[in-house]
Amino acid sequence: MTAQHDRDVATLRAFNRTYTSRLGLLDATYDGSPFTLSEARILYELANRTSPTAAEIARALRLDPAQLSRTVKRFLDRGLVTVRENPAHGRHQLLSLTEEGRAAFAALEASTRAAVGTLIESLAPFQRSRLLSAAVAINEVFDGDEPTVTLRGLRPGDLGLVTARQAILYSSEYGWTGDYEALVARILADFHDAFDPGKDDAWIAEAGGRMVGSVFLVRGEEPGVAKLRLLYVESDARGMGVGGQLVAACVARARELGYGRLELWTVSVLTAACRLYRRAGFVMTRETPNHRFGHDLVDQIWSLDLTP
Amino acid sequence: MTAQHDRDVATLRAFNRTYTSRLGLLDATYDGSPFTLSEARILYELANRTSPTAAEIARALRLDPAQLSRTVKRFLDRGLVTVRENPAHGRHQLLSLTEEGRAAFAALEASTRAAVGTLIESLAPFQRSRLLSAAVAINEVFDGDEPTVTLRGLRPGDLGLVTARQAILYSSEYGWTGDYEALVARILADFHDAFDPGKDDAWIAEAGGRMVGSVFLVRGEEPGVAKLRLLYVESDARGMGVGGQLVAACVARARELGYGRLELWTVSVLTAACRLYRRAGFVMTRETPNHRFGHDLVDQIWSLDLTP
DNA sequence: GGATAATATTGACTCGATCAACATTGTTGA
DNA sequence: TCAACAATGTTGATCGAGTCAATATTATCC
Repeated sequence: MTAQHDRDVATLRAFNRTYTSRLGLLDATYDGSPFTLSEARILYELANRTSPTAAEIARALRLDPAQLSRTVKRFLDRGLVTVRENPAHGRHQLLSLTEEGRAAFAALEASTRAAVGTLIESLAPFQRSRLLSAAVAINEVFDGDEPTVTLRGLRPGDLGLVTARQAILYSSEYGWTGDYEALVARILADFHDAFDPGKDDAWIAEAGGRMVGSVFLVRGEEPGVAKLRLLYVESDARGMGVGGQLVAACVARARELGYGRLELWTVSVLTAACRLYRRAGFVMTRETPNHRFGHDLVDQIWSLDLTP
Repeated sequence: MTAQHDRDVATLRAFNRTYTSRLGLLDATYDGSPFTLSEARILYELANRTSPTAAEIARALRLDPAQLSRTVKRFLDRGLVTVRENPAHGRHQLLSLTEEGRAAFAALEASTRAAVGTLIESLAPFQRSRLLSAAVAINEVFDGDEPTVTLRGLRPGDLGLVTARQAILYSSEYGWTGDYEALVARILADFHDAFDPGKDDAWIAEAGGRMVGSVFLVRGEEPGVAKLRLLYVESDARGMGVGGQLVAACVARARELGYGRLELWTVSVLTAACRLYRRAGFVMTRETPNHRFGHDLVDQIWSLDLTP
């Protein structure tokens, strides 16, 4: 815990140092620009808002009103902005770019884009895709909304990814052997090959562009009985309601497809999953000790009556 | 291409703006710090180098020598550093922290770490892990060495991840259906269940902490004949020699295990792979048209004689 | 031994960052 | 309605950041 925390802090600080020395100058201060970084940021806000007040921009950029006042004055002297009073609010001064201001902004944008483009193209494809997906992630962490969980159907790669994530999860948390991974792979291959849209279904839970959970609805051997299989939730996505949403989707669809009962197999150590099943109305119907995946486990069968 | 490029530029610029306004102040400028960000960076370099010269630090931080000279003078006034001449080089002035300087640095480090720690702990686990892996990626892109390709054996999750990556690769590049994914899942489940360390093997190629390719060595039906299976290389890792290394490892191991011949199945559209096989000495022995994965393909069998 | 390069300092100037003081305008509540 | 309060905006003051030019000193390369 604390060792991991220290490593995380060191990682983030190293990132910060790298960024400060190599990328901080990236935005908008190409050589020969008539604008400083701060001026460029203010210009950006002026161009991307409709008649903002100075205070509005100061809040957005976390700048001192004093500094902004002086920068705006310089922009006025350079003929880049105009100021007019808000008729509805005499104290507010509405700022807007002049024609010259818009032209200067367009020139700045063009050369900034070119500079960033040059940087991107100087990277090998491998490094480029790493940088870009990292940039997206950081943007969403700090600038995005709360990550919302969405459910979707299967896409290419999902069978494998579900296999991989479950194998990693249960191997690291419970020490299960590779037998489990092979079992999941086979279950999913069978699921695909025998797929019947009138009887089977699957859901992938996503948050922040990443898979964070899954569940599969599969017809059972007996008619009228479906199975809920391979429910899992990423450990860092717990507490976001992922499991509940997945179980609910699966139960609703089973009912919709006319099944009379929904069954599932699990093992007793997966206590979080058991809680979910109980909350969804499942009842444990059978328990049998078993040796699987390198451990002594207690298999459990849970069942949910779907008849009205 | 250009649309993608424009999106990439926009992504990176958005990241830069986010960073400037939310994270830029993160390192070392907690409220009440006796050091500015620039001073803190210089102090860091002073503490982490042995008797540096001012010029050395200026180069590392890309600072103006003039600015550094004045900062060092302030540090001298505050009793944080001492200067002594380099006996071997009269023009060089060796800088080092005094006891007070080291104490000030330690205090600064402690509060910076605490500030970063607070930031990290304010994030939900999901966001935290996203941020940290993104930070690692960006560090390695800009600060790391050239990403080197390493081969390793199988770990939990690899069977699934190989399935997923191949499915995504061939579905996006050639439009293959999910049948291919199910086939790979089944092949890998079989591989695991029938694994014999004296006859089978597998390699995962990694670069930058990510899987970038794989290959499997599997015993064939006839004795003395092995199969090379499921070779793939990530599209953004091409040109790094991944495929060549994987094929070489597989061929060498097949020879080591006493196989007399190595065979492989592929399809003609995978031209990059075919080039690799030809370069490794494989010869195409049979070609048969076939309809698989939603497309008309030409199956190919390639063979490599391993007898001396 | 003289040209050249690297190191370090100083002057000059502008902008960034912050704090305090203050004027102006709109809103709130007794 | 009027005083208290909050928000907006400006100005002064001060220090550091960043940049450029000029200069002194020392080592190194032909």
